[in-house]
Amino acid sequence: MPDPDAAQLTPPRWQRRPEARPEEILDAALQVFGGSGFARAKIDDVARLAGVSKGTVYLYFDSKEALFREMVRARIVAWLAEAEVFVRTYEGPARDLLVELIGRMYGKIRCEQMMRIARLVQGELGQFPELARFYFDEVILRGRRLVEQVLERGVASGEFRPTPNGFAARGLSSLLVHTAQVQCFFHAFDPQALTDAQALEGIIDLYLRGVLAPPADRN
Amino acid sequence: MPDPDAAQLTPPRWQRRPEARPEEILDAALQVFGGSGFARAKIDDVARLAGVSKGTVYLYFDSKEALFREMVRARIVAWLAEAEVFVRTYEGPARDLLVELIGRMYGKIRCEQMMRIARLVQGELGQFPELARFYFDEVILRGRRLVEQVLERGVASGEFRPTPNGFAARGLSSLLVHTAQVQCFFHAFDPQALTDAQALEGIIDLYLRGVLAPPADRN
DNA sequence: TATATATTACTGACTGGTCAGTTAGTAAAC
DNA sequence: GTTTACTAACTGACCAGTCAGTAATATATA
Repeated sequence: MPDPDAAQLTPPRWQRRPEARPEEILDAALQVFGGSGFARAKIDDVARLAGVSKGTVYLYFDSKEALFREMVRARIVAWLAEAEVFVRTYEGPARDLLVELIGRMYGKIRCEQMMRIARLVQGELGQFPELARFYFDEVILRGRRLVEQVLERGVASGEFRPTPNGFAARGLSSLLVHTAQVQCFFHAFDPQALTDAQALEGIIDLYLRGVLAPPADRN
Repeated sequence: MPDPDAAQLTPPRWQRRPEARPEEILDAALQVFGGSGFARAKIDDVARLAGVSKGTVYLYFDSKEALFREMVRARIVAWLAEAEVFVRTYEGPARDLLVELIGRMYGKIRCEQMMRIARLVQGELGQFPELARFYFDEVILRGRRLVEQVLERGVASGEFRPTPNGFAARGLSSLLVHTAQVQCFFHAFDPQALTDAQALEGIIDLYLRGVLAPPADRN
């Protein structure tokens, strides 16, 4: 015979929190997908990490694939907007803006979370063509445009030289993303591993030399 | 009642070719793993593509994981040796050597096969730590050393400048690999897509500017 | 040369475990 | 008392890995 007083003292076995669930599930999904890749990840694990049962996940997301898509969408789109505002409102020499932007971008993508998403998307590109399109439009192209704006300002002011085929913007993304990946995933193996600060210094040094106008051309 | 003449004419349903099987299975494995990723790939598909039954795959490889490892090993290691010989035997200015090496490296990694392996390894890094170590030692580090040799020759001859923390070698790998990845996986989406020749030109232009010694310092 | 015997490369049906997605029922909240 | 967020047990499909059997080849024998 259950004790009514005891029942009063013990908290309910679970609570109804329909507003908070989706976010919590997305967080858990990032962890689990990021750790195991899409195919290996189990919805059960996502559910447990989010503190709900598997059925609940399916209350808020239609399928494993939908959950994956939403997760990438939700986690990536936000932070690019920040950088765009920063570039739009910056006043000062293009060179300083570029250095500052490189530092910020590296800091953002270098973190474990962002690297996990990048790896994940890379790995699943073949299976989800629409995700590939989304990633290209919302991440790669948007990032490239951001850099292009800065470079154009520098070219206009005579600080930077124009590069053939406008390759410079693509080049910076490559330097940043791939360097961050190596730093993130292989740092432990590397006998001559660099610190992140050193890597960043290297990127800035190499890239500035690559795009700065030769001294003779400067105003 | 079977006709003995007919039996003579029809080829056997299968042949015993124990020497050729492993290679054929590895080829098929590259196709299938490369297309679907490790977890999604089915041994049955590998077998069918190799023209054998699933049981045969397990005659030659212990497990799905072993097959995956062997496949990466067999397909990657070979081609780095080539480039090493090229650098060792080249005579002439370091600048020309660098340009030539960049062209060759880009050509190698740009092909579909190599990109698939790279993507695959990237995606499975988390699950196979020993594969990560192997990939770092045999691909990343070896590639970096190769570039380092060229850069050192150029610095010694006064053609190149030294870069902080020796970052330049890492930078080239990043430029090459990530540019190739974008070209390979997102080319179709890109409204301003570059040809591979243009991309290569961009890499060479940007990188040379980055590492060439300033005119005043040259001998 | 023809035939019997031994060897082994290979097949394909089967098993056991895993997991995405479902649903009937429970309990929290209003 | 009613609504609905949530649970947990269930189902069906899928697939890595196994193994008993088969057919191709090599070798021995007549």
